[in-house]
Amino acid sequence: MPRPSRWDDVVAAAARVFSEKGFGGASLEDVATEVGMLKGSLYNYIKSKEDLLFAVVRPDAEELLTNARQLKVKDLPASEKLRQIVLVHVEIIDRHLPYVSVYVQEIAGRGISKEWADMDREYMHLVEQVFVEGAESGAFDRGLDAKMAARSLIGAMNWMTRWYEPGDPAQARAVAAQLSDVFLSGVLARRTADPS
Amino acid sequence: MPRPSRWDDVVAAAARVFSEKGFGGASLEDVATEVGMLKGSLYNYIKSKEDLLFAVVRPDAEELLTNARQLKVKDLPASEKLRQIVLVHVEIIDRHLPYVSVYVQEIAGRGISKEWADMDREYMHLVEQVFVEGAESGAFDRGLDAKMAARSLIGAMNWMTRWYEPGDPAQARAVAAQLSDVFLSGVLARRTADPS
Amino acid sequence: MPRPSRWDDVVAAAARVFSEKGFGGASLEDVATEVGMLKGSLYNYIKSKEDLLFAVVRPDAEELLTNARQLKVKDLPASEKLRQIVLVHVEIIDRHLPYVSVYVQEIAGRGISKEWADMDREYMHLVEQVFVEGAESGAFDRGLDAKMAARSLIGAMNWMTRWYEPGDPAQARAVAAQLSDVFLSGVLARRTADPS
Amino acid sequence: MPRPSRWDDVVAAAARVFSEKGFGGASLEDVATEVGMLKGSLYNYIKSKEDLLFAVVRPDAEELLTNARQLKVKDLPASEKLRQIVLVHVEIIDRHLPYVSVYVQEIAGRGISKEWADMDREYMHLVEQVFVEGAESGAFDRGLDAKMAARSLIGAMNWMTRWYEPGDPAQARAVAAQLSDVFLSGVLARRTADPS
DNA sequence: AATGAATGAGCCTTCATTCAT
DNA sequence: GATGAATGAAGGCTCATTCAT
Repeated sequence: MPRPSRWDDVVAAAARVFSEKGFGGASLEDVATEVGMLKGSLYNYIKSKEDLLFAVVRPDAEELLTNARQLKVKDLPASEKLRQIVLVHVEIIDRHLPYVSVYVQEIAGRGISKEWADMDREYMHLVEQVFVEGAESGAFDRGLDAKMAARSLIGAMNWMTRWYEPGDPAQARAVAAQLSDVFLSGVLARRTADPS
Repeated sequence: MPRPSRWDDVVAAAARVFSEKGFGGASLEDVATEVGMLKGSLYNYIKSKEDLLFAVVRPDAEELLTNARQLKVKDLPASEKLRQIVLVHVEIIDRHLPYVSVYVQEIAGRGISKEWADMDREYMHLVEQVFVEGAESGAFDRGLDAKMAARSLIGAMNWMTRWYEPGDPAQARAVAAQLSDVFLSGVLARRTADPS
Repeated sequence: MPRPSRWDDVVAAAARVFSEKGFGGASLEDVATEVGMLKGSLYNYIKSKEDLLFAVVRPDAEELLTNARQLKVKDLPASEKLRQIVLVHVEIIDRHLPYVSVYVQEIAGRGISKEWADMDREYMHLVEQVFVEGAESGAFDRGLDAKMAARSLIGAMNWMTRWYEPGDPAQARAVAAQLSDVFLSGVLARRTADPS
Repeated sequence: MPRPSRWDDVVAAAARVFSEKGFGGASLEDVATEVGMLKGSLYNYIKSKEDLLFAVVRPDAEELLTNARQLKVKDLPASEKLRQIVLVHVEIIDRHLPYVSVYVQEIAGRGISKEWADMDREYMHLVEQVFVEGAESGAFDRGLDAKMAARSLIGAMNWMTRWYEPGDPAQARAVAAQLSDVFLSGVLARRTADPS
């Protein structure tokens, strides 16, 4: 991974352009124009267009995965782990929307390459494990299909790349809280007032 | 034997090819090969590549919308409306995965054109209204953010295009039921065992 | 191998352009201009630039080889076989100079691919065998290094692509005769008439 | 330790790279990598890629020419002059194969520039003169086409760049001797023992 | 002398689209 | 309706060359 002066500019420009036009729909000329250089000059930084895609997408993907791995070994109730995962996922979307959009649109759930399929799978599995833990501990519903729940949660979060307007960390936290609430408690009214 | 026009073949082939390679990544030659004709011949059926995209995507989009519209005026509890919407959405995915994949990947939540943005918005709104109704009737949680809930549900369902293996209507119904359960009741264990 | 209407034009143009500018130095635009179409249109005939190179070069290479193979099994004195090989080789150069130039410049003696290396080797071997036969039959010098002789003869003939001006079959036959004479008898004056 | 300029390294690297990939097929980056510097740095030594080509090729071309010029004015029988020319030519190929390969492939017999065409022509002419002298002195066959003979000899020698494996001076001398023998005496068995 | 970066031009190839047959 | 051929416009990538540091 080269570290020349304008490397970050290049990747940031690529994230913006790819997320707006799609990887296939964007030309390297678009990216170069966004950075302020000619398309040929990009090749001082990358070896291929695909390289650039991965460079855009890798750091956040790794952060997400690292966070989920660390959470796994912590001693927390499943519901709390779930809230944490959602919080970090949503915060990354808030801070790095274009990067994550590209990941979601171009890589997640596609069979791009073994490496990325493995990352995908591992993240899915870590989320799934949270549901499994919850079910086994009795905190979550016994009949829960953990894999389905994980897929649904990830889908709901990734779908944010289609509607979320980033830039407000407070709102990100609010969204994360609501999402967690829905997945934990559902939308039905609590029978809180049930007898005592 | 009347040789019917091969319009349906063309659209089906396009759905398969677009869902596999993406709209941008697929060439009309790919589509033509899949139907068994030459790319020039496609222009006996379509006026442009984009035409073909819309042709692939429109019927299911309209079915989804029609269903949601009809449901809106029915006299059913919100939870039941929600179950119905999920069921139809999932069944369409089961029956027409390639078509829906193309819609989700290329059109949903993108600003392709006013027409499609309107359809998107209307469907979203109809789903949102179910949550609003539920909250107003007291069946759903008062503090619920209906828009967020609708977006999450749609995201979770559309994400199925990345993992669902179609062809089994029974499994489709099961998935729909589980999804509805999670969104209605959450994953937390019910305090069913409360006395009496 | 496609056979559309202008296939031969395309290959002939490529032969001219490649032989003039070299394969690497020639652009497909050059070739297209020579045929009178746009460079993109060439791809209705070929799959890649290299394809075109092989198409240019294959027919004559095969003719040369076929001729040498047929000669091998004929019952002729070695000196006559040698004259025949030279004659055919020189005639092909006379009739198809640009094609042969491309072969000599870009393919002969280079390790382009196994297929071509094999053709090269076989032709060399067939020529070498003529010298071996001659030496074994006593017609040629016993101490002759057949491989060196074959290489030298082929080199001398192929070098014609750098100087020969084609279009005169009679001159081609004359050149072939002289070449054969030199290789058979050398340039030294015969001591034939020496008695007296 | 004085660090001498790396001019020679640069030229040697260029010779290797050009002879392997061809002048057109080789990039200056290839050359730079072979020397161990970056392509921009090459411009501390050369003014253009073509410059480098000429630098690679000139010394040996001049040596060949100088040798042929000196030989011309010596008082030697034509057959001896021919042996000398062949010997020097082959020895240079043995010692400097990559350089000569580049010359043969890219320059000899092409109309690169007047300067090089003149060198070509002069060398050819000097070789031709040897055959003329031989014919006039009666040592060589009267009917000999001196130009054809010279072209054939040069072709045979230059063709060595396609097959010769350098590094063994003794073998170089052997090859030179055989080549001279073939051109002088041909391959036909001598009727030396024919008396009676 | 060397480097890293940028330039600008060109090249192979792809592709949506058109059209005569 | 279908085909083969052509078009024109990009697009990804390479590369000789320049230049400030």
